[in-house]
Amino acid sequence: MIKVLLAEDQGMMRGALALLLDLEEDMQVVAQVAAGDRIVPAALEARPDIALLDIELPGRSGLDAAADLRDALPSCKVLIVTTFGRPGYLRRAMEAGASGFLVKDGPVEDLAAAIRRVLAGERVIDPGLAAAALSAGPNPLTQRERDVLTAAVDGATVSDIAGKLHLSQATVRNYLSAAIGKTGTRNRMEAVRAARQNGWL
Amino acid sequence: MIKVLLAEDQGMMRGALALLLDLEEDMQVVAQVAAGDRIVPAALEARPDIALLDIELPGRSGLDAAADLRDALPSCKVLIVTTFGRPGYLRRAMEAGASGFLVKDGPVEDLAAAIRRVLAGERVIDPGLAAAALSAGPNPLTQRERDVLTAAVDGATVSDIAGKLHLSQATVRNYLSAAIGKTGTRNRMEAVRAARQNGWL
DNA sequence: GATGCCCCCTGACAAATGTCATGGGTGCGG
DNA sequence: CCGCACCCATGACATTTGTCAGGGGGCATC
Repeated sequence: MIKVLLAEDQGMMRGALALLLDLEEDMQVVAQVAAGDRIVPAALEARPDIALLDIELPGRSGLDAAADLRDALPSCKVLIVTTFGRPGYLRRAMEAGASGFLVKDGPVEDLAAAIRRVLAGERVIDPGLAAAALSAGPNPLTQRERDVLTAAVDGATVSDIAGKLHLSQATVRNYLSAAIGKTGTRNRMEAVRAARQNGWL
Repeated sequence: MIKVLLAEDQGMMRGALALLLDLEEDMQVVAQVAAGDRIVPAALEARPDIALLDIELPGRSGLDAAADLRDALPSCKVLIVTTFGRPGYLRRAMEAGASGFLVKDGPVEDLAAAIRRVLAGERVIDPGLAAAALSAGPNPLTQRERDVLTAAVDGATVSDIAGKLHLSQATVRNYLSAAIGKTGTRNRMEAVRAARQNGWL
């Protein structure tokens, strides 16, 4: 019997997937969590064979949680299940030790199949996405550039960002300018979009 | 037997919900579509009793499709099922003649229950959301202000927007300024966020 | 120990953005 | 007919943003 942990913040999605997996003869959902920081505790409690993790979760990113889980419960495989097939996400997932990366676009049947393949020792990755991740190259942004961009996502002004990060305004503008340059965009807003698109934030 | 049409772009979600609803004794998913402009044709073909519509769909918004469906197949009830419980969405859904508005956050059990309540003639609406929709008031933005804001979402410059909408640059800036004023924000980016948050776009 | 990369800052300049006052044209309801 | 709201436009202004050319300090690597 395959014991599954399910981490997904959308209640309806979580419930539907749990129900669906429980229908499989050889699978059983032994834990369900809605927040990223509940993953490791729940896993230590329930000892699943595989963890299905969404990326964008409240509390802690599924990618960070995957790395935590790798340390806390190495026997547990990780399969990332996400809405967004962003190159940077895939890359980070692999670095965090995930065994598979599935986008929620595909048919549901893929899910159980992917679980079985992962448990059989395979790596499950969308081939098109893998190509995109390779062609996109690694994240070109430095830590500080990411900080500044993430602080700029919801329309904060330069002085807002400077205040939040305890930086000079001129410095903030320099980082923004660098990020704009590296993303090949024309302004802050496009840079934020491009960085998010690639999973660089 | 309740015949259900399911419109949802995310394959995994769509499949899982379909499977789940088919498990109900008295329900049957008679049509599944992934794009908004497929809703009416599929409904005319399959003659469902109720249509479950996501809002943010490729092709045509679920809200617009709800209005179309109202004309094309008045016997079919509409239940909006969406990720985003935005006040403006709820308001528009009601204006489009929807009988219910469900957010995907809640437990799956709510879904079948909501379907039955809608078919029994009830209106199904999250009470907290209804309150938010009322307190937020109606959309204060004019058509043109919406156009300009939507054209500005992904970082387009003033001249980009002016070109796309065939307007003078000064005019675009006036509309943007008006939108910023009405949303009580400080710049274009915040205005876009606020307008989206409220479902005004 | 030189090189390179990142961090943080300054100052100055050009361009884009946001605001305001002002105008004319349309269509709608009182 | 008048008021009102919306549409589109202009010009002028202050502010913000993006760019460029610097300089200093830390840390790792060759």
